Amino acid sequence: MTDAVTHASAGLAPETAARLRDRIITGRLRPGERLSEARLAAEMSVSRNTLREVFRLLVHEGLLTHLPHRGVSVAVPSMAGVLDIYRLRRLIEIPALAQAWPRHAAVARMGAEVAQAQAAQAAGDWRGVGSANMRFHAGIVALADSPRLTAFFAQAMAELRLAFGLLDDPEQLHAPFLQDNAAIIDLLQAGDPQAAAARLADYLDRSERVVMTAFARREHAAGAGGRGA
Amino acid sequence: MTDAVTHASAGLAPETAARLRDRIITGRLRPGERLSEARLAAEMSVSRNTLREVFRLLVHEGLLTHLPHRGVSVAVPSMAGVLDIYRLRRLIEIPALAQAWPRHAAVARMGAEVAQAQAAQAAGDWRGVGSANMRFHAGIVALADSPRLTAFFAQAMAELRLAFGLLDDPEQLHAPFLQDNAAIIDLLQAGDPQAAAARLADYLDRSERVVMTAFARREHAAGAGGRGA
DNA sequence: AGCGCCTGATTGTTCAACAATCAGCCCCGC
DNA sequence: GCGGGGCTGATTGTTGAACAATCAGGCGCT
Repeated sequence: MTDAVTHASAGLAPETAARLRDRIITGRLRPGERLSEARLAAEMSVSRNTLREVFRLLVHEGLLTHLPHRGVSVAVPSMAGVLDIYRLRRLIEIPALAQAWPRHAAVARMGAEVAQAQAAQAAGDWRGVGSANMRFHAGIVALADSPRLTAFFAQAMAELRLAFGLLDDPEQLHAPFLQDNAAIIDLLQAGDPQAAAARLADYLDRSERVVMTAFARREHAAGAGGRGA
Repeated sequence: MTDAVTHASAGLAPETAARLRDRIITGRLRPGERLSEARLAAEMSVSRNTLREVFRLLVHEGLLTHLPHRGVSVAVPSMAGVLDIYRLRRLIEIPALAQAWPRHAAVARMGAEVAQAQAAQAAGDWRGVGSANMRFHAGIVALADSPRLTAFFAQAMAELRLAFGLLDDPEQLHAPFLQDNAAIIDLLQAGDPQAAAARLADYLDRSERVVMTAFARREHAAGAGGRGA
């Protein structure tokens, strides 16, 4: 499992995009940081042209922002953006879950994700908990059986994760919500999607409040020099 | 109003993308047609590199498909794709309309689009009717006040329009639905978003049926040599 | 007739160059 | 002393050409 060149059967640009995406999500590249084409191209051992292609990809995913003639920088999550994404999540996840077929194939995957999240929690791997949680909610969207919606949602969640990366305390962020996921699965398998959807709505409200609170606190203390992680 | 170089303040690649998008939507480039990089680059007077950037954009929008080492072609709309998009429309448009604030700024825009569509209908400009209709439904989505959702929906509608382009009879496609739009506006302004949403749901069912019927007929007659338009 | 190889064409990637634009700075005039 | 104009250096935007990798189709060989 070397970090370099896992296996680039999909072409160099997508692989480089994945590497850069990882750097952004793990926080090695900080929001607002400017990305010089020449420097980064040399550092990642790809040509400037290929890197530009990568940039287009990640800009479209919302992880980078592009200003004409001023280059690209890592997107800085805004409170407006976080609010927008939670509005999205309500609009998409709740109906998807409410009208779900309880024996849908995605339900099994969601159960697996809950187990994986619990395992990661036991191992103290908070990043893993977050990943599993996101895949769980991607599973909810998959219940709607729309490839386009699934792709779009994954993109929005990646952007949300960017905001998570800004916050300090990943444990407090994800831990209280693991039981919600388990409860949602139970209600769904019990044949009561409406109750599951209600529980999901409640989860979204609480999750949003936690994130927004932490976000506002951080934004308030922005000039105080307290840098996260 | 020259077709060439409206004003390229946004850079050459986005402008070229717009030109190519227009060629696709208007049907000058037929679905399935292969797009040679070198030939098209010369024809549009841009470099191969820039054209590649354009390709990435339109591939992500769903208007082009890319096969490794075999180049890009105009996407061929599938029945599965059309079904997916209508599933999307139900999932997005109906809740957006149902929980709409009747005095939302987008309502005025929607009214204007209805008027514009009627004007285009009177002028026999069926492409204009289609465009206005799409902007009308984009307005419905705008009621949800989510920039991300709005962008995503616009993309899906562009893809749907690709499927419309395959069908022969644009009049039959859009004409019967103009009154639906007007009724939706009326119900919304009368303060009854629920009724408006119900009407929208009905519209979506009928619209989908018309499109799918025409689509199936065309697909059935594919080998018969009857080419459309 | 069936199979593999070779050839031509197209795509994928890189490199180097030039034009256009931006940010910061100095110099000049008031 | 202070503000404005223009210059300078750096970065991005775009182009063209080159080379490697891959695919499609035809050819000859067995």
